[in-house]
Amino acid sequence: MLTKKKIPQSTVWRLSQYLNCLSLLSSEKCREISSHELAERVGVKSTQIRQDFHYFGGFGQPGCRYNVGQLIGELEAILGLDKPQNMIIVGAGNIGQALAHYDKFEPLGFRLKGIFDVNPRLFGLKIRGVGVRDVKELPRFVKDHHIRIGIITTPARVAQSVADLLVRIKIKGIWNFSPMNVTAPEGVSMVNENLSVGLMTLSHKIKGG
Amino acid sequence: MLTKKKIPQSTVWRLSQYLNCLSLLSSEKCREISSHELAERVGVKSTQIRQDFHYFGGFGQPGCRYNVGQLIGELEAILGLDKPQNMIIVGAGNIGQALAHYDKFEPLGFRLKGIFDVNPRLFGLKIRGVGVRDVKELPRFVKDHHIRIGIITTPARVAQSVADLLVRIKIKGIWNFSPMNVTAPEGVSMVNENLSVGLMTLSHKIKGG
DNA sequence: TAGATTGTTAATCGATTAACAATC
DNA sequence: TAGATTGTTAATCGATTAACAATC
Repeated sequence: MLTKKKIPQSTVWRLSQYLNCLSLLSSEKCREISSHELAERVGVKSTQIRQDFHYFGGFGQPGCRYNVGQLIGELEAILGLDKPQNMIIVGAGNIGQALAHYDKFEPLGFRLKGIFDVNPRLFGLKIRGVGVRDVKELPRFVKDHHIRIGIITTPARVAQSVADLLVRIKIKGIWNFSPMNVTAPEGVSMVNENLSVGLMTLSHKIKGG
Repeated sequence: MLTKKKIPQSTVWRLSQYLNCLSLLSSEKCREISSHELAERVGVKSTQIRQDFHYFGGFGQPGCRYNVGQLIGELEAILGLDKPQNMIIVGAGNIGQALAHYDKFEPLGFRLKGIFDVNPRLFGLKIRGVGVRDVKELPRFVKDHHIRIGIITTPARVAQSVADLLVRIKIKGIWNFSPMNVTAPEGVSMVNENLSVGLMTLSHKIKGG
């Protein structure tokens, strides 16, 4: 485990693809897999997989295929899925509600604890057992419930100020869905997920290239 | 315009960021901008911007700053936003409905024409004036309404078969939100948007690195 | 003209792929 | 042992950054 070699962003992205694929294989009672087989399934080169694993010291032994269960464990640990993480959503509009409904985060260990908004008409609304609360309660709530991740689904014009608030109350990571790039200081992780970018990328591809 | 030099994916991604920023500037009556100012705002190096533009032959003249309006026009053309494109959504669940409600696609020229599902209880439901229809009507609808883009928001297990159907009926691009990587043959553009990947990436970042 | 700025080539940096020794 | 497979280094490829000539 010589994690100190600066992992490319693209490697982290692929690790989550590998994990997806391996989880499926595991549910089909597959116990072992070679880098070649996994590569085939995920659509990358086998040497890419071995190199990706190599950043973490490698997870197998020469001559033997990888153990699926062990691999899943290693990848989960790397991606921080080995222990549960509490999340909140700020902004109970369409995107916020859809993410609250989404049931693929929970099995990965991400637990939604609260949803916040400024619109009183939404207070009390429950989505999968999680209530919408007044954003004024947010700082207190984050402290009391050990919230590590904040998801921003507010309009663009307030996104940065929400992020600033989340930073102040010591949230660890921010996942921003507002159509405005948001920044956070060193020490707080940020992922900007501008939905329009995906569509524009698709549009450009269609044009031919 | 020597478009034939193989544009990096990352460049296309940044072009959409530039466009975002420029649209905002334009609405603030900003008429000209240098690569340095734009770089500052978007958070990249100015030389990166000039290189990105260089792939398309460059949009300015040495000594003069870029014209904001012209730049917007050029970027829109590159990203295929210069003429409207019709879209449908397949899968009227949470994500599908949220995307149907989302109002940032329309100003970019993307027009949602229909939503499809297999659940009869959803038929007739209207979102922003667009109705949910039986997926059986899909092939006919796509032909009649010149649909170019299909958004998949179905459960994972049917995602590939929906994609195959969309390919058969000659859709040009597919934007897949199901948590399963979907493939399409040469000639049909694909963007896979696995939501869990963003969260896992964030989780990994939080762990420290 | 002098200062600012772009376009464009070259240098650097980083990520992917190839090759192969080590191991089972 | 022979065949398969990983770990790991080196080679290749591609993208970013630096440098500077050309231009206004």
